[in-house]
Amino acid sequence: MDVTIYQVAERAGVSIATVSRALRGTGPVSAKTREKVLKAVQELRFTPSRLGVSLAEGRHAANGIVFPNLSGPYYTEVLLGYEEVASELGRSVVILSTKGRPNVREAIKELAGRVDGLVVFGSTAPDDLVAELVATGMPLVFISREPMSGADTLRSENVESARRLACHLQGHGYARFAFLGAPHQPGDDISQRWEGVSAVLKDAVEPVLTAEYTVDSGYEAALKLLRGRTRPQALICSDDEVALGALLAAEELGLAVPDDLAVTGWDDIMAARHARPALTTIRQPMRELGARAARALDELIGGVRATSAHQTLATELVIRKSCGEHPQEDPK
Amino acid sequence: MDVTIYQVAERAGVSIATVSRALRGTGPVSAKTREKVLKAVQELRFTPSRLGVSLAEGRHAANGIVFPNLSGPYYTEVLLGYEEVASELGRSVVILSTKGRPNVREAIKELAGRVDGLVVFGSTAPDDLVAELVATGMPLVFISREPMSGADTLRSENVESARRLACHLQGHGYARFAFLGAPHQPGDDISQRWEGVSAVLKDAVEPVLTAEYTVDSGYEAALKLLRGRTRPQALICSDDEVALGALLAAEELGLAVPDDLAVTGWDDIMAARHARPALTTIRQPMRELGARAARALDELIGGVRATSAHQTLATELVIRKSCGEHPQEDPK
DNA sequence: TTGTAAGCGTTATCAA
DNA sequence: TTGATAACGCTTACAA
Repeated sequence: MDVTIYQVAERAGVSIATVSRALRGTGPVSAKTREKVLKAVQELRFTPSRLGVSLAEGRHAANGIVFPNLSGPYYTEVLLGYEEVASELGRSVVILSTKGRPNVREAIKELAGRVDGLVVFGSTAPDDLVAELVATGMPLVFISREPMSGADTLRSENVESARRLACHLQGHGYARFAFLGAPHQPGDDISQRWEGVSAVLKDAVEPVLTAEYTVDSGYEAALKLLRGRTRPQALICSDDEVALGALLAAEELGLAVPDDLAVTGWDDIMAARHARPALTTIRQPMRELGARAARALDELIGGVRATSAHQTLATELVIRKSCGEHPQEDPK
Repeated sequence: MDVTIYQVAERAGVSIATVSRALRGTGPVSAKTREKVLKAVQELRFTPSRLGVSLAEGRHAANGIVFPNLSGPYYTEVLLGYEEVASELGRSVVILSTKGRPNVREAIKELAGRVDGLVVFGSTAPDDLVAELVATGMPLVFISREPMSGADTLRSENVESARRLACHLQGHGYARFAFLGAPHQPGDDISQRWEGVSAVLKDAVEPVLTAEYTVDSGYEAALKLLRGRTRPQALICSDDEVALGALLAAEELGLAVPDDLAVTGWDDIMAARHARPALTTIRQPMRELGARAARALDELIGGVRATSAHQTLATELVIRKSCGEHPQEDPK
């Protein structure tokens, strides 16, 4: 159906080898011959079949990325950075969302079969699958997973950021805290955030679980918590979406933020800036995470590096209104 | 490097044809033979090469999607719906973002070479490229582009929604309007929104251009506009991000929304709900758009349909606080 | 400078 | 029920 290299060769009156050479610039071709080939290519609107090229070259020229889901700004921002750099490097991006999928293992393996390397968010692949992938020699970059051998890992700093945030809140004079959106899985970002927060706040902070890390879950859990007997003075939320849910709950209960209750988030998604009060949060470089993942993967695929690398990116405490008054900011 | 069907065949003591049959269940295989084959497959950890399979089957089992950029919730929500359905249908998703890319044509063609069909956001592909793609017979679904033959199109309703919104604002008693984020391209969503709004509001509404449809652009343009001599009473923004920018500008100028100025958005992204005042907006079914695109594409690829289909999805006017007081809602 | 032919890893037809 | 073998569309030694 599609035009093949044979048809081009025939039309140009040369062999397919010559067509290939003329098109890729590999090997010598006389100006005259090149002319003929190019002409035939134009007339026939020939585009080499990706499948044929890949099979012969032994590479896909494509990267995969596996994330739990695409809803919420965090993963999409990372994806944005990833796609941008991957395409600069001449590689297509194949995506896979595991959320709500019955056969994650199969899906990840299937994906692995169509790409030269994979970026995987820590929470999406079970340990044994990870081991299996590593064993195949597939280039792998994990985001927000504990460093391991045989694959790169990459994440934003959490523990120290959490400490800074906790100290800042202590500076406001709060004494009773809750950490909304407590960790479910050891080793992930949330766990590290809790680790840092609880190291500073000790028994003054209580972990509170949410069903998921979403606005709705945050709302539900906050509602329940804030109706309770001993309301905390500050709510440290495990991410911005949970915090937005908490803000909604506070409003519904008639609690003024930050006067009656301080609230903080994590990530600095777009809505954090536009919420009222604007959310104090810890900004993590989401796009940069994606961009670096793409570059790391490229190195792995290219075989530039022998050993695996483990990067941690710096974050920034973004102080806005939701954590309390900052007199120095309002000189009036 | 990887295990091939030949090695499996050898180990099982059968031919590659038999291995293929045993694995795919096509053609008869004795129980005994199947046993042997499966055993060899297990031991060797054989997975059929995607490239080999695709080449032989003549299909990629993958879909592409082309969007202008991945920042901002609109495209990612559509992508979410698309990926979900595509993967249900057994197709991988290859993404391509055209933003900031020098060679869009090449990139789209390259993408077309790795997939069985393409979803394209209207604004990303120039007309002649579209014609070229259609000519190749590639299954194509356009989102928010004028209906055409040779491809499906799909979009959310705009004109009538815009009318409803304009009427609602008139009901508030406003008389001077601005449409912030005026259209740049004929035929796109923004153009249709402007069409509906201006049909109702006539000379009472003035179109105001923004550089892009982003928070920053909206902020810049709104700042300039609101500082002007004759400030409008209501700002109808072409999408939520522009509206969020306008909200920021109003705040900076000390204008109370909605008392001094009404503001509305479009799309109903997450931040619209959390902004204060919460944004009155028109919700469009972004995920559904993606989901339908995936299904339409699947029909096209499967050859189920002869003619091309053109769908328009219904929207919903979401009235919140930013457009003015609604006494009936606050019975107190 | 050009052509022949051997892969690359499958599927599927046709005999046996 | 099984096995040869011809596609599928390209790249790239190796010869000429």
